[in-house]
Amino acid sequence: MRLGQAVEWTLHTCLNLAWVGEPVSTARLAGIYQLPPAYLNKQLQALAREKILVSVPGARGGFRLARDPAEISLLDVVVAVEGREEAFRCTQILRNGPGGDPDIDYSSSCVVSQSMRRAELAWRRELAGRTIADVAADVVRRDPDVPERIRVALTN
Amino acid sequence: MRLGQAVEWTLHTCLNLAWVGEPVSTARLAGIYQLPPAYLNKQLQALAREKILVSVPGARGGFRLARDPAEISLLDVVVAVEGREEAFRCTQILRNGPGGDPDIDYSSSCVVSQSMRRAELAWRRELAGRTIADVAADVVRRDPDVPERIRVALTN
DNA sequence: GGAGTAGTACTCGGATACATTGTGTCCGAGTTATCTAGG
DNA sequence: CCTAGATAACTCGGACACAATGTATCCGAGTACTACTCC
Repeated sequence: MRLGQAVEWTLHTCLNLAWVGEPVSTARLAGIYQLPPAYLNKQLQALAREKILVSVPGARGGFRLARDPAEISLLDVVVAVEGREEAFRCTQILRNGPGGDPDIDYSSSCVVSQSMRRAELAWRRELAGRTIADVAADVVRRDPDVPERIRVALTN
Repeated sequence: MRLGQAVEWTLHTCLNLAWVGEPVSTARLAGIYQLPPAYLNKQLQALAREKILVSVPGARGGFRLARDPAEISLLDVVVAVEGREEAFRCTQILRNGPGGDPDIDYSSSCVVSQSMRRAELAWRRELAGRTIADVAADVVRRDPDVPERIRVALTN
């Protein structure tokens, strides 16, 4: 099981955007960590489609958070980047097995599927229970100077 | 985030092997659900490497469980097939950011990384807390005839 | 009839191709700011 | 000096390549069983 690099990039980017009110261009956002700008842009587009970011075209445009950081969970970001489908894909192989019934929906009744689903739910719950604002608060608690540093780097 | 098909296949296969004591060939195991035998074999090799299955070469050989089903967690199987590394890969991009310190291990101190790790831990804990024996018990509870059906299909 | 032996069928195991997804880049459409010219 | 218009610079957005991983297959090495031959 693997998550794309984009998850790390977009999470940090959202965190950075939480310190700034105005739109910030992809070039600046990528410049902070020296990431490939075009590729980061591609991922931010996904966040914009999911209404997590707002994209502002034209000069002095860029991206800004679409809503309060407290209303953006880590799960929202992960789902926007990685897609909505579950990690474990039940193909209902039980249908082909002995005693398999083509009319039964094994993706809900199969015990294996249920167990995997439950685990994934625990993962989702953990991510859903933590917001960008929560993470931001932890960052400030550890180093109160971060917001100002980021603000300068993004708006100099 | 995606898990390979092999996870579903190997879990069901382990479950089936729980009803049988003697080694069963890949061909029979694959035949139950009409899976590609050679590919299933490849995955079962991975389980054998992790000491979850024992492979018996030669005629009348095959695979059997290496230990009691109660001692095989779902996590064991998933890890054997998908690998041991975590889904979220922290590349420590904070090192490149403003105020980044090359001497700090951000994979442990970065708040984003911590949050993702915690979620993954919840997922792992859920899988580790459920064994093949647990699942098998649920199956029998739902349909007591399954063990016999599988046994016949695998040893006819 | 029994034992030894050669042969055969069956098994895993790894090396080898193909398909799908993740990663990275480029150029065009659209918008805003700026500069210029006219009133 | 103020206003309107044209120009130019900057931004997102999607279409386009490349790399890595997942998926699938094939054939060889080794083992157990079987049948045959010889004593």
